[in-house]
Amino acid sequence: MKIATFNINGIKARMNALTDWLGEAQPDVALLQEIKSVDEAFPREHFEDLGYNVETHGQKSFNGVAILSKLPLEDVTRGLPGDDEDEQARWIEATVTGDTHSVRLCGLYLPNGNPTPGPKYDYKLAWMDRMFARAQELLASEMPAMMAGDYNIIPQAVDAKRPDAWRDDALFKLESRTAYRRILNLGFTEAFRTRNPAPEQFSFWDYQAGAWNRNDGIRIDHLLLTPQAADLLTECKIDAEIRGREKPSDHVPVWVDLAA
DNA sequence: ATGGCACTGTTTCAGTGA
Repeated sequence: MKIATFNINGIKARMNALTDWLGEAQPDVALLQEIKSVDEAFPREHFEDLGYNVETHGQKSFNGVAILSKLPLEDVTRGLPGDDEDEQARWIEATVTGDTHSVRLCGLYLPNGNPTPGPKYDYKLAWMDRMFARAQELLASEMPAMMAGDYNIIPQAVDAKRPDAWRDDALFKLESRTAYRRILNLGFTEAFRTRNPAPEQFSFWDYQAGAWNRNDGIRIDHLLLTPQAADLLTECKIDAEIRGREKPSDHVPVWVDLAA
């Protein structure tokens, strides 16, 4: 079962790039972030025609997450629990069932948090506290589960071309990385690093300053697996090449294959 | 990070992102 995460930076602007990639990569499930669309405006029929079931959790202009799945999507929930006042669309869950296992999938768009300090950074850290609580529940369920998406977290210096440039940024500040590590340390497996120890492997390159051409990137899109899901992990890769195409997102897909 | 870009909105620049 091939499951990908992809921050598309706007569904309207990414129709061609996303459609091309789906055709080539043939993921069973694609967790999308930054659809920047309300649910009613999401071009669901286009993806249904490609054989995908579509579930969205959108909002106007910003944020927004979605799941495309060739397998049926069951028990869909929207929103990260823990704050009824939170209007930002950043979390969606569903269960998919393969030949041998059911897997709970959480698609997430973790807040950027800049500038620091300030209310946006406070929101990021508070959001991560709520995510910690949901992560505990997933582990307690003892089922194969995954939290995947744009974490807006550079876990370690090796995950940036120029870590010094990010020292005081909300993506790399010690407080951010500590909050991420606290979730990981509950017992999750970060799929990419488990299988790819080499440096200079990134999932985001800024549109500015020729970042892609200089491989001046950061690795901020992650897939965290519960132990039961980690036992099924057979592969994890970054589809970096599509960053060099026409009208790309600034992120690229990261995917896992699970023997599920 | 000196700075360079891109997306949405009902636009003609501002807010946001990373």
